[in-house]
Amino acid sequence: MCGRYSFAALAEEVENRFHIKIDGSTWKVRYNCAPTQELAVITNEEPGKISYLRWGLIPSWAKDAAIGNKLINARSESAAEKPAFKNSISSRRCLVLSNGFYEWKKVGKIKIPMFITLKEHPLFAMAGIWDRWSAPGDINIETFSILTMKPNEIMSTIHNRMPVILSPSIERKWLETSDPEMQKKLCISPNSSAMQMHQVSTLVNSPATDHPDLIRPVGGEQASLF
DNA sequence: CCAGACGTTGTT
DNA sequence: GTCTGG
DNA sequence: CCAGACGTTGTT
DNA sequence: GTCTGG
Repeated sequence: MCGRYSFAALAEEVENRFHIKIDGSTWKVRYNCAPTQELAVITNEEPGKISYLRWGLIPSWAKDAAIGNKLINARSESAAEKPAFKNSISSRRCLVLSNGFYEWKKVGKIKIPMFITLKEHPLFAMAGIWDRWSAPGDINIETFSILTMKPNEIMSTIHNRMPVILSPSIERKWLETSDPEMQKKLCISPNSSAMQMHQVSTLVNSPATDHPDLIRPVGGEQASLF
């Protein structure tokens, strides 16, 4: 699964990497992107810029926004058939921008946060879908969900799902294709050999923290010295 | 027909 | 235990 | 994902 | 909105 990630980069790097224009005055580096927050994505509707959408998809027909708390992920294998996701995947897709994501590895009763990155790509995009919900009072809320898939070998050592990470060459296609078969073909896992992970501090557990230290490697043994 | 759900993950 | 909020 | 709350009435 | 269950 993917329930927390980082998007730490310079605005200029993001502009060059994703071929977009950024208003630098609003740029924020983020190390602890969490559900319900407004986070940076590129939508099919406005692919030339960053849009800030709330993480946790609220379907357009929802009566209660609370459903969004549960819909932070969508299974890539079945999203096209699910009432909550089918409209979104067919007409509203997005790129969820990241430099790495967190997964908690269970060891007995304790959970150890790990940070996963791509060796060759300091920045990448996860496959996302989004929707627009009219809140009472004529306010539109735009929300998104991150697609998941079966883990590759390295990810299976800590979890039984992983986010869909798009290779740079198919990012544009993900935004453009409404064909379900094509979409499934785009959801390919990067090779284990292209990924790396390391243990990080449990400071990341609290969504209120946001600091470069969150993605810094820590040693399991070292931590216990203090 | 109407009512009610609509989801994922992980754990058992 | 389960839901909400970040 | 994890952390933190989980309730009501009436009064300030 | 659309599907499932009764």
